[in-house]
Amino acid sequence: MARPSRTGETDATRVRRLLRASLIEGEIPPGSKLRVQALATQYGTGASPVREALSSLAAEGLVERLDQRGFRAAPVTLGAFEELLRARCWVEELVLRESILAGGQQWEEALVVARYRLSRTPRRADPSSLRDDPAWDRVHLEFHRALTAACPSPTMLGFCETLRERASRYRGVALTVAYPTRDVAAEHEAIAEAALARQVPEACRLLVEHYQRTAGYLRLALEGSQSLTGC
Amino acid sequence: MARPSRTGETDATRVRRLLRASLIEGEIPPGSKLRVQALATQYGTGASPVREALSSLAAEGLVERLDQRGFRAAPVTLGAFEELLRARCWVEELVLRESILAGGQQWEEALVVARYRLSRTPRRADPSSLRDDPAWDRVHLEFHRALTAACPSPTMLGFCETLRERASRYRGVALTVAYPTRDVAAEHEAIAEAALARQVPEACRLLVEHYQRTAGYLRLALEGSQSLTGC
DNA sequence: ATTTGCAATTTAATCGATAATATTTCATAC
DNA sequence: GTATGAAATATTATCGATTAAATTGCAAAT
Repeated sequence: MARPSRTGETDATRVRRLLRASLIEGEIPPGSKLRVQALATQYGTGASPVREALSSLAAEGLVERLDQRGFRAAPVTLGAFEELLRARCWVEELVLRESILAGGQQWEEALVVARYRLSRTPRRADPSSLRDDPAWDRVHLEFHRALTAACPSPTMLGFCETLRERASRYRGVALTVAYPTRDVAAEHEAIAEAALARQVPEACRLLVEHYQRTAGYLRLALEGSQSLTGC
Repeated sequence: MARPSRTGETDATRVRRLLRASLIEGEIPPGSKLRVQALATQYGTGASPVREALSSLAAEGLVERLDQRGFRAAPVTLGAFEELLRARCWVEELVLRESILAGGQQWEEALVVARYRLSRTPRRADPSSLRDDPAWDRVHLEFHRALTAACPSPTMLGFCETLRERASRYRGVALTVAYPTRDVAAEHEAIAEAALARQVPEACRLLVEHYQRTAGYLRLALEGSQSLTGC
């Protein structure tokens, strides 16, 4: 039965999209088992679309497939996190460089807008919450995308996006500690400033430091919480 | 019916593996339609495993999914080729650098072996053939892997592998012209020499030139053959 | 000759059922 | 109390059939 959602989107594609978001956002914790029947019921469809979605997410690395034993959300480990961070710094540095070199007026203006929006959005709606406001998450993501958007290689930008998604799965795990005081807004400002001034080495240095600082806190939280095995 | 291949490999996984090889090798030409029923018959299984395999290859970029219109082998275009080449040069340069910096004795020795094997394998068994000998393809692949193997980032190495696979899909399209005389063996020798001598800039320069030279011929062939649309 | 409309055919997407496998439960022995 | 193993249960992987959509073929009209 090709039961169309009227939008042309198939069940498999829809489930893939929703599952993907749940995994990236951390709503589905790393390492947890993904039972086909349960997901089918949850998303109001059958086993086939769910299996297609899971297969596709497995190819992407968000899900692990164990032949004959089903699927589970890809587990996270401290080692994988360190490795991911290193790869991210290398790639983001490269992509930022090429973006600055290739960026024209359109890129500059989009970056200015993204920076402005980020500066105007409070990080936490409720200051007592440990979790960032979804609206801030969005503009923050858009800011980082705007920085590298002019890199003339969709392949590299796609790889960046993949790494970003993988990294975001670690955030939920690390919610156990309050982050030390740190002026993230000023870091973003400085990066944007250097990028707009076309100061390649300075911008790259600041960006990498920005990532490593964030990662440093995350690392502490991960080590403390011991919630990394996902088992 | 969980009909196991006794090896623990599921039908979906097996079909994925075989399809993947066919796509990379160029046996299935880019752009061609992939009909689920036909593939199911060909691989002696049902629609579900085939759809899972296709979904997973779509996530990887080897297959394109058009909702409600099935799957097709990802098409190739001259523009995508140029872009791929650029991304490849950037990433391979980075990975080679880190490999040289991190490589120990084991890496050196494996590289020496790979270089030796490549030097002893004739590129074409039958000199009249335009196609490279599969045995040469293998040792050539292993040589390039050995160069970068010591890079301490599985993520980056995996990305290299993905780009390599995408690139190899272009070779089959470009079989219409004979390559001009060129001493590929000497190029490989020089790269290995520089890498073993830990001359990072020199090795990277030679590797990138190696890719761009190969790509140059491929580009000519692609422009000439006009077989790029895949339609 | 090209375009338009409609029926026939093909193909895609999904469901429900089923067989094989993995996992859990629980009684029994040590 | 823990270990063992067999039955009970749950889950995975797959098939065959079914429905909806896309494509094709073909005739009539412009």
